[in-house]
Amino acid sequence: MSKDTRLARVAHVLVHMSFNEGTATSETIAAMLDTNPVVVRRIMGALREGGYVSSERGPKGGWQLERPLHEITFLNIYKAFEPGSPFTIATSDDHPKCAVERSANRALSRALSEAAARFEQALSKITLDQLLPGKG
Amino acid sequence: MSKDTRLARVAHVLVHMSFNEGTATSETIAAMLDTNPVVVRRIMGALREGGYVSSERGPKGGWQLERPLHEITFLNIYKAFEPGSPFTIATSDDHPKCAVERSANRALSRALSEAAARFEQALSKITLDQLLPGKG
DNA sequence: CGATTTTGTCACTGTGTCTGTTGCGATAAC
DNA sequence: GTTATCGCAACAGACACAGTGACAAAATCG
Repeated sequence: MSKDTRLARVAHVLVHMSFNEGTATSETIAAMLDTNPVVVRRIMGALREGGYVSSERGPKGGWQLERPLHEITFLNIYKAFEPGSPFTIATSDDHPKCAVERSANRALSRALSEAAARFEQALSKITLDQLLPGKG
Repeated sequence: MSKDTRLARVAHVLVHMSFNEGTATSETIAAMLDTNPVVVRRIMGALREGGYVSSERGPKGGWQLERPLHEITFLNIYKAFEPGSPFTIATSDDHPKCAVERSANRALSRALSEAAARFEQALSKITLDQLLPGKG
């Protein structure tokens, strides 16, 4: 299944942006990630909605960090992407009236919810400043 | 992302099979799941490897439960499918030598592992007999 | 104003996995 | 030998992120 690597990539980028103090263009960031400026704009655009970065158009434009690293968690980034379930596993709704299927779905949903809660809890404890060299 | 509904579907099927005591053909099971016999064979084939069901060819053939419901957990079924990571989220390995990327990957991997462990722990507590009507 | 830089956005293709389907071979009962 | 059934290969479909090209919008600078 194709994997979503946006969280790891954007975390990487934001830390590097904090080094350079100033604006970074999509082109520059794309070079850092071995990818395309459009991909960068898509990813960074989601973060802008959350107020973590801002963008300016035109010459001298680009992307800028709006918050210090210690105020941004992996959970913040994760939520900014408005993800659906982070799981490849899902319930099946072929027979909504079948008591057995409903039980099975209920049990599976509970397991998925518990795991998702654990995931978000773990993400909430990771701040970007923890990724600075010499801290991890 | 396309979702994997095999766990929920096969749990559903196994419980129904326990009602009927005897063999069920792929055709019959497919009708129960609103799907195709080939899909059923693919899913059930994985379970056969784990010894949870057996199959017979020819007339009077079909699928049969090999273990009582209380001896089969969701975790057993899940593992039978030899899944990779159950997450749509993954680390990014564009710059293996970058200390920041490595930190980010390490942090993310830890969060994913914790969540996966929680998921499997939850699945291990669900036995198929808990899905019987009047028990869930 | 006009040229240049840069983001914003659309449209399309590529990729990987589960699902759905068809076709055919293998096996067992009768 | 006919029939029922699994086994398996091959292919198309759906879906979500990644990658790419094209062009519009906006801001700077001369």
